[in-house]
Amino acid sequence: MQEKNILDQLRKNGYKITPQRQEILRTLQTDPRPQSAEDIYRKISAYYPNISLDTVYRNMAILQELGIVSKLNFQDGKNRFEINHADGHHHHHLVCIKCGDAKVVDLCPFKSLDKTKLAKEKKFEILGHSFEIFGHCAACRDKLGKHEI
Amino acid sequence: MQEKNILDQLRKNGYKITPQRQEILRTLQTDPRPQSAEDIYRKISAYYPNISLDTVYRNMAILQELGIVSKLNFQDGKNRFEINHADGHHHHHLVCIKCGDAKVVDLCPFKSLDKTKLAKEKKFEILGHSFEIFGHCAACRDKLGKHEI
DNA sequence: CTACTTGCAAATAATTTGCATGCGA
DNA sequence: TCGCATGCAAATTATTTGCAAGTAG
Repeated sequence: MQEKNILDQLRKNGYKITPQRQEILRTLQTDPRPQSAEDIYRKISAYYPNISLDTVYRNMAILQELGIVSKLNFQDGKNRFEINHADGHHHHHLVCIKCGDAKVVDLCPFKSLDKTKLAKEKKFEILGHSFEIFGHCAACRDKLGKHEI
Repeated sequence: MQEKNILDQLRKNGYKITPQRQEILRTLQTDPRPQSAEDIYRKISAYYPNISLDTVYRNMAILQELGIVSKLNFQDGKNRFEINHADGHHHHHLVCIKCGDAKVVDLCPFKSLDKTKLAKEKKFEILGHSFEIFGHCAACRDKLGKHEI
């Protein structure tokens, strides 16, 4: 998903290219890690004051609708967003349930599934999927061993 | 995960067998579909007045901690719970993003992954995973075709 | 008895929405 | 100009927590 394509896609769908929207996209492109609405809002606020958290939320909804970003759920009460690749290639994450850190796993177990067969069998139009692996990262595992229960 | 084992497991961990707790377990066992805390609360309230939503939440946390239930996220803002099988066998879901209905898919793409290798490579202790397939169920697909945008 | 539990009410936290104004195309 | 966008503030929703009273073991 390149800069240019995204803007065109927005225009094509009747959305305008506002500075806020551009900053949000830039933030998503600059940092490939999954970011919460709050994260995005805070980063942009640091240098660009004319943005509100509401705007971030509203834009994430639009971007997700257009398939420009993916919404991820790390089970900690807040959603995170990540920009999609233009070629459809995507990865998943190893999410630490202690510190929230997410490591990329460059594979997708969904790929090996026979989607067509499944869709037909279950009479279901498959549009997307979520897959996260939960556990402890090395740092938190060490900490747990030393201090906790 | 059978009735008896669950109660023993609770006792073993210092938890008491309260009527509320038993009703929650009964509700989870009676209806195998993923249910929200509110769903569980409402069902029990219908015939057993001495239960509060707080109690349901508190118990779901405990049951999840003990591995008796799984917490599922259907991207609609509320978590759902499902009782686990004793043999560790589990399934995933085709979740309709229109009506929220969840169809069981009796397979797990996570099984084919080399967890040991992945854990070693990423220095990560794998504890669990989430996997949901999103899309439209037959009913909603029809409705969409007829009435929507 | 006594520690775990519960119900109630109040507090959080994330996300959403109404509305008047602002601005991109 | 005109309709999409934004900021602000208020509202909503799911979930959590403090506390005093209740109860299982």
